[in-house]
Amino acid sequence: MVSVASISPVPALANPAPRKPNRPENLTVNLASTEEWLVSSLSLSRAPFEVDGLYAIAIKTGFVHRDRVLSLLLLRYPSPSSSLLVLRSLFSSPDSPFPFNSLLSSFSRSGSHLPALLAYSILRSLSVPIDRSTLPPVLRSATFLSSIAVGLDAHSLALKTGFASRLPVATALVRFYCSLGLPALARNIFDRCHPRDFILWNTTIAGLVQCHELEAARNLFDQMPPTDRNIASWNTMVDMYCNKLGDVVEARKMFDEIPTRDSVSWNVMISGYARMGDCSSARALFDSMFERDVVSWNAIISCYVQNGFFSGALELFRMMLREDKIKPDEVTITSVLQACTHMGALNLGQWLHVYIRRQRIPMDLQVTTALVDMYGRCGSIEDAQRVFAQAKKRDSFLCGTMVDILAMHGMADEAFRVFDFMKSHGMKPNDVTIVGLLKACGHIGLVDDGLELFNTMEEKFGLSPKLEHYGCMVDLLGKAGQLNDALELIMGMPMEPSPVLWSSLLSACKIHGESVLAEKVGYHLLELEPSSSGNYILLSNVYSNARRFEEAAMVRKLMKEKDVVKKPGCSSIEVGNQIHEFLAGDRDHPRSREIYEMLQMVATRVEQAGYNYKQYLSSEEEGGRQGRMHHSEKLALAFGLMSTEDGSTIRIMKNLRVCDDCHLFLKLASAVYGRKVVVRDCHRFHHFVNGLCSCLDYW
DNA sequence: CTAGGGTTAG
Repeated sequence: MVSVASISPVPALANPAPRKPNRPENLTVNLASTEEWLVSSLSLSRAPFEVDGLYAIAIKTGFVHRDRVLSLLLLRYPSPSSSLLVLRSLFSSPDSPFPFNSLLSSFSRSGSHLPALLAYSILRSLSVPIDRSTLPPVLRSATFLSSIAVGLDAHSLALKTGFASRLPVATALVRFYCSLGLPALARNIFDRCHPRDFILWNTTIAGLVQCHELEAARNLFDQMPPTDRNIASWNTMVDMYCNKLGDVVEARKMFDEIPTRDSVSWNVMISGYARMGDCSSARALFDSMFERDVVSWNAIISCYVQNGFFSGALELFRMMLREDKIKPDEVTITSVLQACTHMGALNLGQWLHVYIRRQRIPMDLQVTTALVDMYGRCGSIEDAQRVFAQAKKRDSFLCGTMVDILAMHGMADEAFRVFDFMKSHGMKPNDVTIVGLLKACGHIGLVDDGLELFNTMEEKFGLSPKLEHYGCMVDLLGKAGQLNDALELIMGMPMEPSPVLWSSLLSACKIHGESVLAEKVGYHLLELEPSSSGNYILLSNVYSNARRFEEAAMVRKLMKEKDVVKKPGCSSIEVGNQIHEFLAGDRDHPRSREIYEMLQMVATRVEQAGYNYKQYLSSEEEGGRQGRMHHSEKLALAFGLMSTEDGSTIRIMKNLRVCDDCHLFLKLASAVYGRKVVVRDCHRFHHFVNGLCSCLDYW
């Protein structure tokens, strides 16, 4: 069956925001590098006179207001009183009394948490009298930075001064202790505080939920005087049932009980359904909303994405643009980009990239990561690298994504370069980073590097190997022909080996013609996963490779007996704004006749170039030449050749691994037609150029 | 005080 998933027409970019006047590029660069220079100089210098000089520069350039610069200045100054001078300099009128409190609260409010805490510590060590409005912002920043020391100091000061019973202070303390996972202490503060306002009630309830004290939270909600109970209290409860208990039925009951619902209530409930995978209930609720805000749209779009309904998500996005009431924001874009990633919709992804720039949607880390991932997984590694190189900020998440997609493209050197970048910038590699690197090793056969990394990840990075890492290693060793090492690794694992590991070993056996080991592994696997078609196919292919045709037929028979249906190969290609899908041998595409004619022509030309369908006896099709000739990627290729511009790159996405036959076919076709063909299979990318593949036939 | 978003083995 062919479905032509419509993901467009993409609306024209109607109202591009006016372009900012072009700022001279080098000015930006210079200023940015001045800030970097200040930061690194401040980190290095110790002598007071040097700090004085840097301080003067920071004031002149205005960078004294930047968090990192300010924090370092406060840290570098040797005495509290000299740091006080730095703080004073932030205010334009030196004659007026120094407004500590507004300073602190403006730090805290603007997210400059570290400077806020440093300023507070300086004031404390100077014994400057502190009034009650100082404490909430400080506690806020202490909460944000999980700074136990400052929080405790603020608490003890609050007790000494009697401010602890003031509502804003008590509320801030409750929040602080809950964020540390100490609900008992928070509860203690709550119990002693009289009278209470609804903010204290709500904060405490939400804090208890956060600490998984769900019953206590519910009890408190029930005890809350009905006059204090506001919409936030209700929403917290609905959210608790949705997200902490996964009980949408109870959540819905409460939702229906809410006297007057606001948009948050609706959005909480929608995302509750989303989390449970109940897209239709989420959609029903969404459709019945009176007024949707951007969060409602984001909730429903991400619901579709997270539950695998990618074209539905794009459909909703189009609807959102068409209604033109709510402007998509960076959250919307992140979700929509993910949908593109999964569908391989590069054109739409590119359109979104332009949209981001024209609409000045903030390119935060999440958007950047989603964009890099989209380009990488849609086959345009160059664009992914460009976005990564131009990113203003990079965290280990973004770097991990970059490592992973470079690995998928078989670019191990570049992946390790990103890894070096991470280490040199103080980022801790996590599980995913290591998985990416091991994948990179596996894709080009770097056995020693992979082993080295795997064996030292624990001592070097404190990461104990997980199932995924073992999976990478089995694949790495197996593909390299070290089948016994791979087997030993599986046998010695501290955890239960998943079926995937065995099937990975089995496919390594297939590559290396190890039919004896394959037999053992294969039947073990069939016991573990009797309904997974891939294992039968794999084992049967190993047999026919070894010319043990009877046994191969037996495996096929076994598969039939168990009613296991072969998972059909499926390839898709984006042409214009549509994704065209092809299953092996199917004729449902509207232009099917032309496609098959085209394929016939391609085959003739490719055969002249040396393709011979008999070359791979192992190929799983009983259908012989015809079966293989109609593999989905060949259909997609034929369609791509006839419906895209001469010389342009053809990008194909496939759900299964490319078979040997198609691999050869695509190599030759790339040469014959002078086209770059990029194929994403379920493991990695193949870039076919001029008769060669980027995987070097190692896959 | 309450709601929406980023990477993971074959």
